[in-house]
Amino acid sequence: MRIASWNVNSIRVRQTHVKAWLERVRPDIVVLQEIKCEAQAFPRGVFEELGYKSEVVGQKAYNGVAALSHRDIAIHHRALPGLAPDDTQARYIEVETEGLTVIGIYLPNGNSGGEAGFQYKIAWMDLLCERAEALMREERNFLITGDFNVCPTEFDYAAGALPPTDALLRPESRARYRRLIYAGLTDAVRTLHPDAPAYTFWDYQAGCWERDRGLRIDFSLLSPRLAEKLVAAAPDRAERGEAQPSDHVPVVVDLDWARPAEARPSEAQPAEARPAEAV
DNA sequence: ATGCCGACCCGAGGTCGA
Repeated sequence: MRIASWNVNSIRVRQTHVKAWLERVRPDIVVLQEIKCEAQAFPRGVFEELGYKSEVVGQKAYNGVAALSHRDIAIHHRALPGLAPDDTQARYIEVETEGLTVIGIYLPNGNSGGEAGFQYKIAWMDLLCERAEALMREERNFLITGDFNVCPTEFDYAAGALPPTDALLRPESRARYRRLIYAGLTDAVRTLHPDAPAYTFWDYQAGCWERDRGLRIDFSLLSPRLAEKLVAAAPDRAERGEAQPSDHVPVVVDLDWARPAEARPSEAQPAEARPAEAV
């Protein structure tokens, strides 16, 4: 089973990129972040043509997340459990498909809005930890994947790519990321690639891509039984070199996990359809 | 030291992102 996450920075601008990428990589499940549109503007038809059903948690202009799957999707949560009911930021989608619980997140950046903006991020992370711990207690097979807006360690960003006081580096942010790991989740990419930076984001500005001044801020965190089935995991760096790219690249995880035969892509896949070594 | 770029809003230039 192949599961992917991608912050596309506007699905309307990026829909041809996503379509071509789906045809090449053929993931079974994809979560998208920063679609930046309301649900009715999401280009569902483009993905239906490729055999993907979609669930969308939309918002005008900002944020917005979605899930695509070959198989039927049951949507369980459209917002992070525990958030204030009047919180309208579209940052969380929790679905069940292919026998798994898949959580797609667009975690608040925390650099805007002053200290209140940062505290919103921290409160959001506390609730995410509580959600993860609840699913662990239920012994569910789940993964949390998406844009976490945290660099967990000094190895996860290029020197000079962020100011030292950035919200992505602050100890409060990192401590809550570690709480997810302590809860029992496995960082799929870092587990398989301990010595590669494996960046997932390069700023549009200042030639960051050309100089490889990137950040690793998009993750796929696996519950214990899924971690045992981990086969491959990597960011798909090639997407950042495309014309008019998103500033993030997809993160792709392969699990040796049973799924219905009719959902399986064709047996003969071209070599470029295996992005797992493209760290 | 600051801005660089790009997307959103809309129809200018401010805001946000990371």
